Amino acid sequence: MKTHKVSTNWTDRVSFERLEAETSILPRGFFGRHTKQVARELLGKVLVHGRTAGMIVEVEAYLGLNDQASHAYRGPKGRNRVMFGPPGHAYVYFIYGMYECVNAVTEVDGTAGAVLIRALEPLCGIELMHRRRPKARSIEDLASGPGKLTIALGITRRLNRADLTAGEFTVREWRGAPPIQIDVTPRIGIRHAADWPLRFVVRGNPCCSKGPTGGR
DNA sequence: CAATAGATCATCT
DNA sequence: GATGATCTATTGC
Repeated sequence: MKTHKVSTNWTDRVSFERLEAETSILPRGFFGRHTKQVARELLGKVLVHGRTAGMIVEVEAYLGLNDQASHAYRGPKGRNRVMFGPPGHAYVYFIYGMYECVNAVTEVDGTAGAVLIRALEPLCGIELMHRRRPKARSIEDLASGPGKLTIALGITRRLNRADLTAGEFTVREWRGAPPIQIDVTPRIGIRHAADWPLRFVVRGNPCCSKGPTGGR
């Protein structure tokens, strides 16, 4: 008997066990550098939460007091304080009454900076991601945007300020990973400093976000 | 394909 | 009271 429906293959690209065995957690020193440099180098790394994980394929750099698009622009107060704190922690904020976005805090303690993780290529825990985002029609759609990936990985404000260098919420790198081809563009969805080239994507990766009008 | 509206709330004016 | 580091469904070509 033939089925009428073509179904996507939601199986993992790699087992969680192999991912753990073949990657190392990024140390705090990785994050405690200039935000732009950290952003570029986060491409190709792996964001892990619990038993779900994906390769980072799209990021944006948000600077400190000189970047009008950054939450840190008006100085340390309220939710943005974590951006001025020690590097290697998560900054998770709630936006548009519905979504959460996750950043990695950069720069040395006392200086503001963060990298917004905008898209992942799912690697493991894919069935769980699909259960969390049942509307996704393909693996490429599961985590192809800042609001999508937090849902897929189960990241909420509960993880704001979490230490990304230990525990079950980490950023990892493949040992001996090959270099990545990077495209640079303006950041998406902002009004101020809208032409600054601070968005970085893995060239040609199908999991990157589509942007407001479907293009890039 | 492109454009637009609606959802829904923390934060700021 | 308005805006926002978004996503989805719907409408229109």
